[in-house]
Amino acid sequence: MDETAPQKGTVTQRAIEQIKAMIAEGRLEPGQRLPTERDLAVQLGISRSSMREAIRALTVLGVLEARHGSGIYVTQLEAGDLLETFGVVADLSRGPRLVELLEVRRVLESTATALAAARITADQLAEVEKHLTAMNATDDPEEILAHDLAFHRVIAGAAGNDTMAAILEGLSSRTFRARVWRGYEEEGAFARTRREHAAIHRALVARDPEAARAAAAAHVGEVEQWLRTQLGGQT
Amino acid sequence: MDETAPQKGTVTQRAIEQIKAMIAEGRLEPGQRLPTERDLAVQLGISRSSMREAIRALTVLGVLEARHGSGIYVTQLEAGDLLETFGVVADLSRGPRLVELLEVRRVLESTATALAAARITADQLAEVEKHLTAMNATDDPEEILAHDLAFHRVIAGAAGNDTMAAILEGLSSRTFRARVWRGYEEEGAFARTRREHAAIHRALVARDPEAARAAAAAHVGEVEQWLRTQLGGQT
DNA sequence: TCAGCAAGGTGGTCGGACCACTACGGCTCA
DNA sequence: TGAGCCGTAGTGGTCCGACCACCTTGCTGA
Repeated sequence: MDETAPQKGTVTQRAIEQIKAMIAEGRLEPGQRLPTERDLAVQLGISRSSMREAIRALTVLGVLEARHGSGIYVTQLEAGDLLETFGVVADLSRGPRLVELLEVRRVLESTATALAAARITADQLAEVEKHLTAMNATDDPEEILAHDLAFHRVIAGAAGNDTMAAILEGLSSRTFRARVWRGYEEEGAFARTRREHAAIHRALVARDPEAARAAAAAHVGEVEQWLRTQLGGQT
Repeated sequence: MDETAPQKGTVTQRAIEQIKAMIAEGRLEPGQRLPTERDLAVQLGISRSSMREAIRALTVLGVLEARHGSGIYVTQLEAGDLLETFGVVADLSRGPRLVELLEVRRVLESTATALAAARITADQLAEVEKHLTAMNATDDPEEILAHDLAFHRVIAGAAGNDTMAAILEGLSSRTFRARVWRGYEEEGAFARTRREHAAIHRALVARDPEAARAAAAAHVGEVEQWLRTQLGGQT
């Protein structure tokens, strides 16, 4: 009947688009289980191998989730699911693009911090303080980094924009931060970092969005500028 | 020798990580050609099927590129390559997350427009004008949308941050814009949109970053607010 | 000299087989 | 009667081998 498929692109690519379309059109709900690989392959008229490649593709994109022995399910399609791949960008970027990524982070982080200043709850604020004190109480770089990440994660979460938080999560992925900070902190930037974190915290307590925005921008900007000089050596 | 692999996770997942690591460590340069699927499978000690799934995964992530009959190549690993998946997020998002995405776009677009005001060249400015006039010269929604997209694309490109431009590209993907704007423009928002675009253009000509920032933020904010009311019906 | 052709190599697809794991039901035993 | 064990059917995960579609290369022949 409708077998006039013009056969554009590869079979697998077509299967990817079809499943994606099914989800976009609402024919597949978040959390819903899909037919088996074998059935899906028959339905779309392709081999199981090709269907598996399509499923793999949608799996790495965070759209599908395959559970061994159970079945294939649509994820909740939340920001975290779909933006997990963002970390790959950060991990594979080098040189000038690291600066660009930090610039993006500066813009988003400052906005998120400003939003958080207006919206953060007492509980969230307490958690921010917990990580702040824990960060200042140790000299282990690993531990500092972990609390540093958590510090910003809580703030991003308090901003109330899950999508923004998920992007920031990717821009702060462990390997990314570790690569950049390795050199930065070696220059004795610990003290400066602590001051900056304290300033961010003060602005949150004061519920002052503009101060929070400025503090966060300065915080990321410091690293950004340092990295800029590391790369170019220009003025 | 080192065959003590603890066999964590699936075979395919391991292969993905290994190839990714090879690129991150610089053992594979951008543009370089990889061994054949068959050879790679042998090297990593897995079947060709599993290797193909791994390659497919890295292909959708924009890390690898398979050319039929020629071979598998590492992409240039530029922002555009790696952030292409960002469009998927926009296409599969609904309801509240659409607002979140527009909020992110508002923040980035306003920043990019401000940067562009300071850096845009005469040629780029001419192109902006071209799309602006073309946009105002037609009533075909399709054509308007196309020039609208191009308008912002040129500006984002002039900002000098390819990463930011690539993210904005994803946040403005054709299907995304089409979905949101379908309703928005039906309410006779064409005139308003034209005024806003004109304001952005004026700020660029005046090379006034703050005005450009404000104009861009207002432009996206309009759509954002409209969408907010469409969803919640709240005040 | 160069256009055209032929062969080899490469990714793309297919089908089938088997393995590893999960979920579910019936069975056993207290 | 109830809980726990266990087997089995079904699912995704892996492997193999074959063939197809396409590109590249180099040779052929005018």
